[in-house]
Amino acid sequence: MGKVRDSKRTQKKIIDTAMKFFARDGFDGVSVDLIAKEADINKAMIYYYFKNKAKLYEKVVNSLLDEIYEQIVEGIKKAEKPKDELRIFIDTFCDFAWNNPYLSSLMLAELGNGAKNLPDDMFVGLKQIFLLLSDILKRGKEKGCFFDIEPIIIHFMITGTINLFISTKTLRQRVAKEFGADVCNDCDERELSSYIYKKIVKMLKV
Amino acid sequence: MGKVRDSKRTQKKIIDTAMKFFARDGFDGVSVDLIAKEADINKAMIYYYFKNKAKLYEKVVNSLLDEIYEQIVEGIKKAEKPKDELRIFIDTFCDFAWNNPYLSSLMLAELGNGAKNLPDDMFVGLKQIFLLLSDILKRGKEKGCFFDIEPIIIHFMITGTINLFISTKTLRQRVAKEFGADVCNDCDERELSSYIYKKIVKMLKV
DNA sequence: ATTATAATTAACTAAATAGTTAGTTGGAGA
DNA sequence: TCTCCAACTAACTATTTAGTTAATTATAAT
Repeated sequence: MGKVRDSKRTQKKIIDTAMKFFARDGFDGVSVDLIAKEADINKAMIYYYFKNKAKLYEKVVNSLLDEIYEQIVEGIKKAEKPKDELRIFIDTFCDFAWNNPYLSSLMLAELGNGAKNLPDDMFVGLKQIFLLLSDILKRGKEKGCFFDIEPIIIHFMITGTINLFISTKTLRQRVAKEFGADVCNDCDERELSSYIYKKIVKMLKV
Repeated sequence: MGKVRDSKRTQKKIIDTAMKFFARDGFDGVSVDLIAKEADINKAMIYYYFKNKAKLYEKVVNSLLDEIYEQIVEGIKKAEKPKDELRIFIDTFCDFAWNNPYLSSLMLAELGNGAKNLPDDMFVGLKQIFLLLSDILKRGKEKGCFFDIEPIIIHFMITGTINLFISTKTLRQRVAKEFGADVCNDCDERELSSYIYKKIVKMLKV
């Protein structure tokens, strides 16, 4: 029976369930009752651990943003040239988003509405990832391997493309099925990130 | 006084108001009561003209997608080479999104959640725009001016970047203010579309 | 002027919602 | 074994929600 008390496990169950439903239905599209029911915990536990729905959402998004940020930082350490850093940035972002598909939905949702009700440290999370890429591009420019750079646009080109590709998976399957259009349904994450890297590098050449 | 009866005007008021709030708060984030109040009409009129909330949302998104599709098709007629068509596609999309900022939010929201509850003709609207670009790229490939093309990825690169740039306007202002980062806040729509066009063409060269 | 009907309204319902509260239980340490 | 507190529960509240209904107007055509 699940009568064992384990606050860490309870909190994890809440966060994992919330992540799943917030990604699919958005902040307003999910009820706290549903999260509690699906996580198989008492609703009051959500208020006990997270104070309110907004704070739970914040926690969910932050834990994703922190994790991906850490992974990219860790990966970049091994790189020598700016091009390698860029490659790792794209690969890591793609890999993480691929294996945590909720991230893409949540990022698009947040950016899409202009992050209207974004709490401060979520803002920081998004900004950190941007500054990471921004620095890579700047170093590349100084070393003469990247040219004519608008960091924020390049950032949207990379992360936006990956997020859209991942979050439209079922949509793309439907387009392929009903219209026979080629929408890269057999692409795996490696092919996606390779293609984007190749194209971005070409785009940044002299 | 506004006691004059005018069904067209009433419907327009409803659609315009709904567009504004759906874009800002998402489908689930807006109540029908609020739309009615802000549009200054009786709530029952919404059900009278649009049947239910979902159908109103559908109408709102469709009217935007149809309009931009028509504008692009119209523009492309004047083009001769695939490169001109691409230029017009990007310019028109950018121009329309710039002047109808609700489009970007709504597209990101729809694509972000995998268009889970997308009605059929909204699906058609999104698909049509993609096929338009897809055809341009295909023609360019046949004529030997575009190479190594994955249409759906290029599509996300163009439209995703534009949508994100536009819908993050206030967010970017905040980043600039608080961190002095360069996030293209003084870019106008012309500069944005020129930069994207220039970069995409370079990316598609041999 | 009468009629028919399209446009509009106020008041309503039933269900769902975020958040609260007062009380209960399991288990670690004394 | 007792105590105490963190972990947990059931039942509740007040509000908001999508959608309905029956009655009322304005207006265009006869």
